[in-house]
Amino acid sequence: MLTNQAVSSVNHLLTILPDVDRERLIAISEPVELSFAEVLYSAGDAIPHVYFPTGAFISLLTPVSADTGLEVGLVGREGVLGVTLMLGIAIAPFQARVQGAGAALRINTALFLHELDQSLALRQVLKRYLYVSMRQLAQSATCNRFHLVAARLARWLLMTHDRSDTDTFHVTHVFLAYILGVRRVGITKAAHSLQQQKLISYRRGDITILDRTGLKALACTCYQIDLETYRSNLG
Amino acid sequence: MLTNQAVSSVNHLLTILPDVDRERLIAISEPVELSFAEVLYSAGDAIPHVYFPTGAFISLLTPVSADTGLEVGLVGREGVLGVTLMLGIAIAPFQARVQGAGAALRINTALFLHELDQSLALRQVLKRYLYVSMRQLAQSATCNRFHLVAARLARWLLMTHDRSDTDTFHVTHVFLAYILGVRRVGITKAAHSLQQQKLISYRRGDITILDRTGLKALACTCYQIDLETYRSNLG
DNA sequence: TACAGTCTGTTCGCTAACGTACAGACATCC
DNA sequence: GGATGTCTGTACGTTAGCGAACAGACTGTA
Repeated sequence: MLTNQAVSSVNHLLTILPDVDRERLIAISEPVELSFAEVLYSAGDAIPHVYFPTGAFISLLTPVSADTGLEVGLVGREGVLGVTLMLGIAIAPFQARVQGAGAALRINTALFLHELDQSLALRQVLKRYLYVSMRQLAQSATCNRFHLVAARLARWLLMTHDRSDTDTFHVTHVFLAYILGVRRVGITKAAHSLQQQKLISYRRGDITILDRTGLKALACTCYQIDLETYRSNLG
Repeated sequence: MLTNQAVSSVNHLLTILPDVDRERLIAISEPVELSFAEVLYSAGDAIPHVYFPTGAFISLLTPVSADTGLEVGLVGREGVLGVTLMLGIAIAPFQARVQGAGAALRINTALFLHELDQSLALRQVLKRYLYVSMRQLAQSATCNRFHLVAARLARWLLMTHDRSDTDTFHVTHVFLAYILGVRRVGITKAAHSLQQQKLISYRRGDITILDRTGLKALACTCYQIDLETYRSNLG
């Protein structure tokens, strides 16, 4: 229990809950370690658990074909996976794939729904998170439409870095291509360019952030807009 | 009141409410006529009213710059404008612009929130609608990323036709370009092609649907996917 | 009837991204 | 130590869409 409380302080949604509500939620949760590339569920599946990441982060993906897809959301310690349960629908709208291995608090769906019933504060926080998610979804839609691969890549690296404990994380060009919905070659070129500018370095799937400020300058404004949306609703 | 009941039967969300709940909602609503191009509110504005369109339909837009933007949603008699009030946030996430003139039931925000408190059935229906909206938002994101202008145009025409009383509606190439986030010339070419295939005809801002089946064949699958998402949750 | 405004058609060169294919570098496992 | 698989680099021609500019057609008002 003490360890649970320790890690819970790292999920921002939990930290902004009143103590009573947070402790009740933690009491029904179990700490788990999520491993890289683990698929927690696919679009259309029942949602068996809700996850509050504390160290891990999770990609929300819409598969298009076998080797094409698109990331429509990213959930780390600023958020929660399975928030659509709030809407009374236990069917996952997207595939959830662990993109950064690490810890999370896991809660059984039935227990979570029961707790949701009890806790007004929890409902309020998750409603706000859902609102933020919607706005960020719309932001992604415009980003996909208007911005160049290099800018979108820089944005994704920043978003991921924000949710990561370390400056290095594992992701190959192939998977980045899937996430951004472009060719692998497009990623290789963009990444190469970022590396030459000393903003990142990478080697066989391990990317290291060298210069956040430089990345921000190169990323599209969507990054800052998303941050501001989050801050003004859940800050 | 009798007229209100008559028109309300044309908004699908209202029709699937239990009689009691629907009548209470109608009692606090007022019928209004929305006129073409009217901006009901902009992103960041307070939401003064909720609208259940019965004949009108409304574009949800994210402005990017003065003459660029992107449609992220379309609300007609299958839906409701202002559903994010469900989430306890009275700030509009998008601009709402009347795209098809016509009737709607308008409800004052405070009255609506009070009624939401009273009616479990209303909450359930709107939760489902919110879930559908999220999935459709994500679908738009992938559509923007992968599909060609002609296919996206065909999809938009079908979606609009579904929400319209007539086969002809008013929209210029300039505005279609704004909606789809492309150049005006891109629309002119795509529309020209659809016209040559006798799927539509148009003249100075008035577009007429001639062949729905042909349009469906040309539109991307996003159209069918959206329909199926709606049907399986609110059908 | 002339004029101003709006809407559509067409043209120009340009570029980001596409699909495909192959080569080299590195890692792992027998 | 050789073989196999994975990851990154590079090259090819192709294309959808871009920005900008201008012409013609229609509409409503003076």
